[in-house]
Amino acid sequence: MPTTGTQDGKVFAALASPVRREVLALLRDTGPQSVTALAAHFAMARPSFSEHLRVLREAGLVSETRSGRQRLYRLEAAALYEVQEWLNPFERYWREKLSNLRDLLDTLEDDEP
Amino acid sequence: MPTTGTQDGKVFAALASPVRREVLALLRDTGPQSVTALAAHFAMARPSFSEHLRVLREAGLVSETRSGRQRLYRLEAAALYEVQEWLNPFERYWREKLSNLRDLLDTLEDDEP
DNA sequence: ATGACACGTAGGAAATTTCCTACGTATAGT
DNA sequence: ACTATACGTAGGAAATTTCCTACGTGTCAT
Repeated sequence: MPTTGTQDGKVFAALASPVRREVLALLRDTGPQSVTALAAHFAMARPSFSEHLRVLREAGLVSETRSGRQRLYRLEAAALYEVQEWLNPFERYWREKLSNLRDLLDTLEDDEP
Repeated sequence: MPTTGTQDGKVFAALASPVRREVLALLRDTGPQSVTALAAHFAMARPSFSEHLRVLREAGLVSETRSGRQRLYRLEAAALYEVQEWLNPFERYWREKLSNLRDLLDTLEDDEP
């Protein structure tokens, strides 16, 4: 059952860039934004920034709606579900690891002053 | 509080490649494996595959232990916790989206034959 | 010691990504 | 109509990634 977006791993590729991850966080925290408003957070020529938006768009992570002469970008969080789904089967393994660590810390607390 | 691994976004960059995501899934499902055993799943020269392992290693996603003339690679799932942490603040947004979709489907079920 | 096996490293070609400076298009305001 | 604003596209340089073919190192088996 396809979640909605592009079935391949474009989402993972899109998340590889710190800039693009930050854009998603901005859209999450402040709602839909124009390109100029978003670009203001990054030291980068605007066309370069537009390219990042294109990658996010093609991954289904954002959508654009035109409003007058500006385009509002909106977070499409559903596309992130692909990542969560991929991550899920790993959860029990890092949980083991973390609880092992906690046990170790508890042991140290008890044995050493 | 650093989780353990490399603080920057190397984990995200490592996950950008389908090959590397598959390696992690293999290690998760079948336990620690030698390089040759892992490489058998991919149509790629072995040195190329070694490079992928290096990226995973430097991201803290796998560890290697030498055993005789082979090296066993092991999943270090704790490094994936960085991804889960990044993902968490987005969860409520895709949940909204998915439940909106469910509401819509329910509505259609009720109204249309 | 000698040969086979399991790997990594070196060096490089080809593709991709990331960034830039023009330049083009569409809308808004005068 | 004319200008300014908001963006994208074109084309290209530089860096990075991805893959290759040698080749080197350490380990095991004889």
